[in-house]
This record gives sequence, C-alpha cells and structure tokens, in this order.
Amino acid sequence: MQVVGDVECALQTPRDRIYSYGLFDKPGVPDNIYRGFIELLIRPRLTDYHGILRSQADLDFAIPIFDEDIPLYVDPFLLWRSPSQMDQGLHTSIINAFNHFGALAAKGEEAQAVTNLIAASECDEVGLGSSATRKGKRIGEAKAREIISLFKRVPHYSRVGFRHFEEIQFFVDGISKDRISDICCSLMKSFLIDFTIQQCRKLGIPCGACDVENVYEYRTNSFQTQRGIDLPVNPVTGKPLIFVPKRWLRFVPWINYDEYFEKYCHRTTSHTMRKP
DNA sequence: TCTCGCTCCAAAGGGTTGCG
DNA sequence: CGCAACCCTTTGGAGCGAGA
Repeated sequence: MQVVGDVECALQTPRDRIYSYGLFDKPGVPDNIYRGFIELLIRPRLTDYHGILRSQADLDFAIPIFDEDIPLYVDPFLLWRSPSQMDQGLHTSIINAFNHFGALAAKGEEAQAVTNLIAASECDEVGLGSSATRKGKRIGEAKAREIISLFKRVPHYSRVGFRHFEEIQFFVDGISKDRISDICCSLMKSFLIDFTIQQCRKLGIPCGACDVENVYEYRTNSFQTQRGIDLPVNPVTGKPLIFVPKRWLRFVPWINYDEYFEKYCHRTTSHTMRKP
C-alpha cells in the first residue's frame, strides 16, 4: 500500500513518532487528528485492537502499542511537583523504597540491595523507552553496586537519603532517563496495576489472568510475583500490559545538570556540590 | 548582510547485558 | 565465548536570533 509506505517515511524521526501518538501537539500543528489517524493505520494500539474507538486525547493513560516501546519516559519529578496529594504520596513511596536499598546496604545486606535494584531496573509491562521490541535489559551487578555505593560515598545521601532519586544519573555513567523511568515504574507497579484494572473496567478493555513479576511490596520492602491478576494482554507476546497515566510522561530529558544546579541546588547545597 | 553563539535534534558508535 | 540487542553518550548539522 503506497500511502502507508509514504506515511512511514514521513514519520521516521523519533519526534514525529511521538507527535503521531497524539499525546502531544506538534508546535504549530494544533490539529493532531490527522497524525493520530496515520498512526492508527500503521501501528494498531490496544484500544484499536479491541474495537474501542477512543482518541488518545480522551484517555488518561498512554495507549500501549504491541510491537515496540513508546519513546516516552515517566518523570518522577512530575509526581513530586504535582498538586495532587496522591501523586505526591506516590513519589514519597518511591523515594522511601529507593532509600530502603541504601538502608539495606548500611546494615550489611548489600547483596540484597543490589539484587533488589537489578530487579527494579527494568519494567517491560509498561512499554516505555527506546526499545524496538518491548523487551528491555536490566542493569548488571557492577552498575547496581555503583548505584548502591552512592549511599556510602555521598555524605548527604548516607545521612538523609535521596529526595529525588533521579539524581543518580548525575553520579553514575550509563544511567539515564530510560533507566530512571523503569525504576520508577517498578517501584510503583502495584499502583499501576490497580490503575490499569480500573481503566480497563471503565473502557471495557478485555483482560485475562496474568502473572506479574517483580511487583514491589511496600510492607515487606521486597519484590514478589503476583499471580492471576486481571490485566490486558499483548496479543503479540502474550505478556501483560500495564498503563501509565499520561500526566507523568515526558519525551525530553527532564532535568539536565545545568538546570538542576541552577534551579534546585544553589540555595541549599551549592557550597558542597561542585559542578564537574 | 554576515558572523557568532546558542539550542535543538538525529545519527553514529561504544559499552553493557542476555542468551545460545 | 561470540553475537545480537539494548542503552547511553558523543558529535555534528540545522535553525534561529542578536550584534557588528
């Protein structure tokens, strides 16, 4: 089909793909319906697959695509900054969970902290990031140890822990927005599962009993496999799908060193932090 | 009008990990 | 151990605005 071929050519850049999902309007292009329609033709989404004709703009979550990741990232900073008490509470939960890795290391259970961090470093079910196959890669043991060591190496973190765990990308090479987003999703996977079930019931999206691995349990501070949860299933891979509220998503690196240093550090910590 | 500097963006390449 | 896939950083080009 020539038209589809032409359209695929027109949507080759990552940025065009992002606009085509209909989550963001292209600057200067207020009407995104055409692009959403184009995307629908090429790459059917979960809602289209089940015959639910709702546009991305009408829904609270980013509609999953079956064969590849959406090039968007969960920004924990947006949760922290949100006026919603629920979002702030979730951010606190995530930070507590992350700081618990440090607490484990501090009491001599570093191996457990490393294992937990590796488990948290990938979250395939949400389908966010830059992977072309919806199958991410976890961090290795060395990288996990490097992250855990921040709790010892940086005096501020050993004293009071992290307030924004995305700061680890400033200290550890090989950690960036994709990884932060995955860790964030892993640590709030339990909430995202509830959110997904709620949205599916609301829209009538069919679900099936699934097993979900590495769900963080806040009471025991451990990762567990939850079995028999009603979630939508990816017909291509047979794996469960989890939705993410679109208000938490960004498609640009949300915080670079300069911006962070200028806006958030200089008042309180500029005397102890030096820009490299 | 030209040059310089800044920002944004995409492509390329290197490092890391998982799997056979 | 080698290969493939993924993740991240680096690099270079394009676009734009300010100033000479």
